[in-house]
Amino acid sequence: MSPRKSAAESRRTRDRIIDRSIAIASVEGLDGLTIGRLATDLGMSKAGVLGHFGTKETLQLASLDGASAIFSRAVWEPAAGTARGLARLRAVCEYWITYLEREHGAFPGGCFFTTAAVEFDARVGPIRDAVVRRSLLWRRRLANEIRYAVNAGELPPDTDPDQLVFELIGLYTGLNQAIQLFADPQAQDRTRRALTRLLAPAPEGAR
Amino acid sequence: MSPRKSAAESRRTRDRIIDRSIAIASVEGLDGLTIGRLATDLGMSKAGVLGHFGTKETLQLASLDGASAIFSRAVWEPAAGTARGLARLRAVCEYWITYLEREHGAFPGGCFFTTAAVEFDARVGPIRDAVVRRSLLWRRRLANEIRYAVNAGELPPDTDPDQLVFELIGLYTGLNQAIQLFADPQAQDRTRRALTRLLAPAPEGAR
DNA sequence: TTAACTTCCGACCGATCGGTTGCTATATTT
DNA sequence: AAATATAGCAACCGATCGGTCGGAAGTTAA
Repeated sequence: MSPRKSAAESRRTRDRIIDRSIAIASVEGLDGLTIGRLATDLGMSKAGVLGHFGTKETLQLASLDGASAIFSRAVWEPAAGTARGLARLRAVCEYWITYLEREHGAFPGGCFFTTAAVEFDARVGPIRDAVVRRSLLWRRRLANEIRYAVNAGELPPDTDPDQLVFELIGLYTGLNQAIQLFADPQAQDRTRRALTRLLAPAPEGAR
Repeated sequence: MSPRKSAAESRRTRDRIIDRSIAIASVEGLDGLTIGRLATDLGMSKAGVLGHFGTKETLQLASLDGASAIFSRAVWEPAAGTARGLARLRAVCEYWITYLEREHGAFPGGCFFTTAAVEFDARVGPIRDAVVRRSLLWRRRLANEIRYAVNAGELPPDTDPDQLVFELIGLYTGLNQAIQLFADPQAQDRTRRALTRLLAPAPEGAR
């Protein structure tokens, strides 16, 4: 009807597109996301949507970026104020649970990255690469925090950071499944129970 | 070209379709599976493929059934000969690792059910229902075996079977990701390390 | 006040989607 | 041998896919 086009307006439109794109993709997958559906949802034309990105793939990558920011804001940043080491690790894990919750969670269709990772884990291309990069970044952040906690004597000195990261990732993937597939109300508690074992403090007298 | 049509021949064709369908869906997802691609791969016409099932959804459900049989044959049946309880549980877990392996695993694109579960965990409909049913069945089987092991005194008496199932599912989802997304050669060992803790026998003197 | 640029739309493109129809060739039943 | 049933094909259906194009409306820079 009436094209609006100040620079600020344009950026707001772009953000609206990405927000909606993330919401759709968290349910239908990044591939199930279609330009037509997006345009209808936003009351725009397909050309208007695509004009901001040029290509569906670019839009998908931008959505990944956007989802990344949401994850960071929901899980990492709130814990940044907590003291480094085990305390921050525990805070991160608690925010991570909230982030995955069905009602108050960040995404309507469950963790965006779990969906994207499974969707693209057997394909090749830039999207898979981007997913891998993001995942590795997160794993590295976790491992760093764990290493710090070990060095501070808060976790047992024989802790293998990568092993712990491996088990944490699995735990939270399982939590996501329990919430999304079974709507299991106990899932959060089960996760916390597993965490108390995984993040058990080192016995007194270490270091 | 030349229609073949004995009853046995027809069933073999149906099986061929399902086999290929499973292979495709394990990579592209059950939704990414298309009749046209399937027909091309099999050297058939779309109508010839669809004639066996009537509907894409029916084909998807049949593929789920087929994948279920493969899983059972790869993970459950080989362990059926082992003594019930902890021994069988450990056997199942070992076969489960093999089943997920990149080279010798059952599916080219990683665990069919992990893919399907994540793909449909935020949707409604018969496919989601079928996935949920299969998953619950597997969880129940595992829980039963755990319960048996607890009653036999092989696992600590305070073991919560559902909690252990929860952690096992997470562990193997993580293993699938580590294999598919990162091709991590240590993933199997990490899984076994986690298992030795999760399936640690009860201390002597229990029961 | 222009001139250049940008946002967005409507219309359109070839390709592909799931699915239908009419038919032929073969198997099976009678 | 005749009648019936079925597997599979070619051709086609409307819908939708990602994407292109030219122009209209509006902003920004000169």
